[in-house]
Amino acid sequence: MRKSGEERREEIIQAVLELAAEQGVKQLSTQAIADRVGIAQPTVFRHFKTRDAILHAVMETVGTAMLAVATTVLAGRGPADQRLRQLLQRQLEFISRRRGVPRVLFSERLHHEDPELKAVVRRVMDNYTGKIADLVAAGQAEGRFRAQLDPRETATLVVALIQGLVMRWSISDFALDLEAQGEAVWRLLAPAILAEARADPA
Amino acid sequence: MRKSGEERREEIIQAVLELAAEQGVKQLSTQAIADRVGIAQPTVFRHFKTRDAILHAVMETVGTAMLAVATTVLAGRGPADQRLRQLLQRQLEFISRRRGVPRVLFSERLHHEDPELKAVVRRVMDNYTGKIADLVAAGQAEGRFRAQLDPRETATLVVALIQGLVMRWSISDFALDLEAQGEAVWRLLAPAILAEARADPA
DNA sequence: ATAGCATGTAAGCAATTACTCACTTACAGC
DNA sequence: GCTGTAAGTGAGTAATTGCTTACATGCTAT
Repeated sequence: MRKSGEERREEIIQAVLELAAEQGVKQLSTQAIADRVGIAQPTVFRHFKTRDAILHAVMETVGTAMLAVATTVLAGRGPADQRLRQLLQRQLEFISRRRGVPRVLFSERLHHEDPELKAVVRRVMDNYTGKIADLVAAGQAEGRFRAQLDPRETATLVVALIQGLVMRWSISDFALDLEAQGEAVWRLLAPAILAEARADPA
Repeated sequence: MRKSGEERREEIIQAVLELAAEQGVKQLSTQAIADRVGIAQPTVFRHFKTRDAILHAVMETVGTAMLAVATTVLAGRGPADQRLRQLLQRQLEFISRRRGVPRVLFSERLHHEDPELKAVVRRVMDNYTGKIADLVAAGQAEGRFRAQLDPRETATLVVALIQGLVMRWSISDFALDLEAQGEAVWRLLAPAILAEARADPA
């Protein structure tokens, strides 16, 4: 069964995410990837020059997909608080359907071997944080968010909060209901962010 | 140079944390550990039956130390909001002085190989979350914290927030000023948690 | 002093790792 | 059909992994 290079590359990336979700990063050998795809191990190197190049491509793919989700939500025209809430929810749903993502993302094994790889992750994170900061600023301009908030600082903490939840979810072997955490997050964040209406911000 | 088993065990644990801080988890081979300690590689196995046992001991040591910090602060007699704020700060300071901790803690490589190891981490996290939940409940009893808060839920999110920050700190190669984040966290949390006084909760 | 035991080591094990090489086979364009 | 290119492979490499074995040595209690 012969396939185009483009197709195989995509298959390999998907295989990595599947393997990461199922067995963690430890079993991410080129042999395991090849077995999953259904090709011989050397064939993997036809499509990626090195093992790190595979992980690089995986990170790029995931990062692009995550940013796409954010961009879609942020492009909406509703009030900032609604969009922020929606963004949180959508992001949690997105990740909860892709268990391989945190496994790859939080794996120090991957980060540390290749500084370039880590740079990819940082770039995505910074980009993402920037989008939320813009949203916070927009909310302030609308008069819906507290004026005292520093948009950048607030965005950083919101992203950290989500990351922490995803980590806990991963460490709990996905036992935590990640999607359900969106409600809880909003319960905590609403009085911290919204300009008024401390009581029942549902 | 001959040392007691107890001494060597402690040296090995410290070596693991140092190596993790410097080079990430990838280089945590028994050979690297032995080199750092200054003994032959097989000697490592005199003191720990398996490699996983080493990591197990490291986790236990770190977890115990972290919980000790929390216990000390929580045993204080000040108002709950002061104690919470102090706990956040002390915890961030504690971790920022031990760079190996997040490297080991967030390393999926370590978690996934040994379910027992992961259980240790979970136990520490749950224990820690419980302590914060108690503190939140105490704050409510004092009338300083918002009565609507669910202590357990709030504690989970606070812990997640810290974890997320520590992750970002680790991914940024410790470029982030972790200790300084305490202020920012409190700026966000204060209006979310405190019962009144939205303006300037410094 | 010496017996017993814990600490130490050199040498080597099997397994796994990423990766290479020489070679074959499928397919698209002529 | 023929040909060039890209996909695919079996066999093998050097390096590293955690761990074992057989043996040496220092410390302590008698």
